[in-house]
Amino acid sequence: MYKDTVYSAFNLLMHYPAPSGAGQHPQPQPPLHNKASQPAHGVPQLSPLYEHFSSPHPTPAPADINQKQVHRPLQTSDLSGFYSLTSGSMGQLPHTVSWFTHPSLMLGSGVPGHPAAIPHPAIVPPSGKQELQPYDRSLKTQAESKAEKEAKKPTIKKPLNAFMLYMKEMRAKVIAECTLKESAAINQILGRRWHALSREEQAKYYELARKERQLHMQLYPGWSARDNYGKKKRRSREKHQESNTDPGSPKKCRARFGLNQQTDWCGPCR
DNA sequence: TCTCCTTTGAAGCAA
DNA sequence: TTGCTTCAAAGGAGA
Repeated sequence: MYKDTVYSAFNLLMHYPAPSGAGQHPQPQPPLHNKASQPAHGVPQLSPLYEHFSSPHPTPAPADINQKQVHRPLQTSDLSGFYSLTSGSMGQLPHTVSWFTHPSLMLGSGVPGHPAAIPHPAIVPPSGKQELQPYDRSLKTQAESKAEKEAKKPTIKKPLNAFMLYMKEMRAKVIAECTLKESAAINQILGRRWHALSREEQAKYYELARKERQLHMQLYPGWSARDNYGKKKRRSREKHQESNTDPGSPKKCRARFGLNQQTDWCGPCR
């Protein structure tokens, strides 16, 4: 049942029509600084990715899929070939990108009604780690148990946006180049590199992100971003107010000074 | 062990 | 409709 849903989602993505101007789905949102350079029709060019997806060769016939289902549990390797994007299909991307390297696109457990419980990295325990240890129910009240059960419910993560996909892709490269390990510093570099990308290059990631949202919607139809609201510990409001008076990042700074995204790094943040 | 940092984008929410 | 907030990833740093 779940696998059927997954396969349907995959098939949907494999055959999902390229954006066509009057699309029924939201188009990838190019960054503000790119809006001026949007083509008249407002839709990014069909990326090579689409050609890859629409290629008949990597697309398995549904019968094949079902056959695999019968004989053994689905494995990543069954499908990764179909979604592995070579540097050729991703233009300038330096190395192979597999959709299945991204958790939200991996098959997994935690889907109601799925008996086989194929691990799905998009679904994680609230702690972010696998919790296998049972707890002593006899010591808990019913209310506590219920609350605990609720708290232990696996969390379905948000689908990654274009920039997050880009970060996942490029992080290792930046780490190697800059011998940095601190994510905050790496992300700053990645943010600047993101702005330096051409519109076409960014469009690939917007397209990937759009597909990811589509797949996420197929896999978790009832899911909403509000489900995860408040699950992370929030920063204190004072912290936020403090950061508002001290723009420490281009985004905050741009927001504060009302700058266009194209302005990139403003004076105070440089 | 937990939270912050840091980025952009999507989505939620209050006014 | 607008503007603010939260959460996605990542891993080191500090409390």
